[in-house]
Amino acid sequence: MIRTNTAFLDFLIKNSHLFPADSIQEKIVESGCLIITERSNVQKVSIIKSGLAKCYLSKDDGTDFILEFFGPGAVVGEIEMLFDDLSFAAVEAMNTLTVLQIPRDRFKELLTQNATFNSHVIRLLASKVKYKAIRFSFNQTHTLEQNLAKMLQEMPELLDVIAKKDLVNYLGVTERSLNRTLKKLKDKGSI
Amino acid sequence: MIRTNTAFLDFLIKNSHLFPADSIQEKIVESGCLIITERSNVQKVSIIKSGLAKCYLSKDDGTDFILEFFGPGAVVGEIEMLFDDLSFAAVEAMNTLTVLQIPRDRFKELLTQNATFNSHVIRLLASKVKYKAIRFSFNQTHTLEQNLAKMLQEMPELLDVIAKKDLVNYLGVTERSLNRTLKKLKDKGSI
DNA sequence: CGCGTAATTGAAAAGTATCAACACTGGTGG
DNA sequence: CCACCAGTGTTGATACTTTTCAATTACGCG
Repeated sequence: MIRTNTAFLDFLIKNSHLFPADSIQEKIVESGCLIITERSNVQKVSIIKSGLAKCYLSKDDGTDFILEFFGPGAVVGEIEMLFDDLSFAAVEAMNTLTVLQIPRDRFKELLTQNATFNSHVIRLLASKVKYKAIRFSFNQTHTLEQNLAKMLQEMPELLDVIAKKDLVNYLGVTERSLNRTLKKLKDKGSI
Repeated sequence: MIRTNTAFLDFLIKNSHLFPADSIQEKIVESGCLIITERSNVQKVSIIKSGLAKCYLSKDDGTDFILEFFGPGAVVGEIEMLFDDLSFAAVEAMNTLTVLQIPRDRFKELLTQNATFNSHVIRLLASKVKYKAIRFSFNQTHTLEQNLAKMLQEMPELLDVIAKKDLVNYLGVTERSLNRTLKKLKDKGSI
């Protein structure tokens, strides 16, 4: 459930010659800070080198719906950049992050000039489509209990890594429901 | 809610020189036939020229979850092809379809050799990501009544175009709930 | 120890699923 | 022409799940 992409990260690190003179920058982002804000211009594509971030859409009522959790190698801002459009989601550091940032123009340049880079970006987009399709399908067609059980099975340390509030926004339920279901799973002994 | 992409369709039609000797084929697909079946090898990328199709994931219990409705210009099979992986969803004609089909090898060739083609594919993937994110976020965080009201507002002829069974699988609810909510909307006069 | 804040729980209301009963439709055969 | 039937679509009743919101408990800290 935490999206990573070490292949792309490795590629960037091993091909530093593609980024002369500050065309890639390493940056520290403190927990709680936004890498991308909603409905803003995105000037840089960011790749998470270490740490954990959440990507979310704000709802009218002030609460958020978390689309994905991003770990090492995850790329953010590329969609907005490809459309020359305002961002449609926000990305926020959940702990201290190190990110690599590529300015919009250099990113576009590389996309047309470097075949490997291009192919990485295409596969990364395709993987986002596929992952989203599978995840949302499962989410919508299973009960909270089934969803939680699956997540805990794949990632037993889930509750230590991700705050309940975030989990709730990721699953699209209320905190009350999460608590009740967690208790039920405990009673059943599956947790 | 019906995904289209006339820009890409136009591009293909206007650039027929890119497809010599049967490297693109027009095909008629009868209603109910599958363009892509689940967990199969995808050998061709298909672009819908006319008609309507649904893309879905089958659940364990035999029911489906519809990810998208595809109209003219929609591209299917490109994700599987990019990964050299089995298909993760099925695509089925909802009425008689005409599709353009590009064999896997030619598609990959064009991706590396034709910059415009490449850029179309990238933007098409990016748009799938963005669309899915926004749709699922809304779906999960609103009631059926809100979802239906929004869909009917955007597309008043909805119920004539899409069968209730499909609508139900798209929204991830039961037919009973759809009926009740439709009636409620009628009583309210919003439909 | 007491206070403020955050996290958890209980109870009632709202939303949705399940399943069976009922209605509608278009044949088919008497 | 009508009674019957099968298939399909709709509704009612009930159970279950989730939300809402207030009450309670737990926790950190002066």
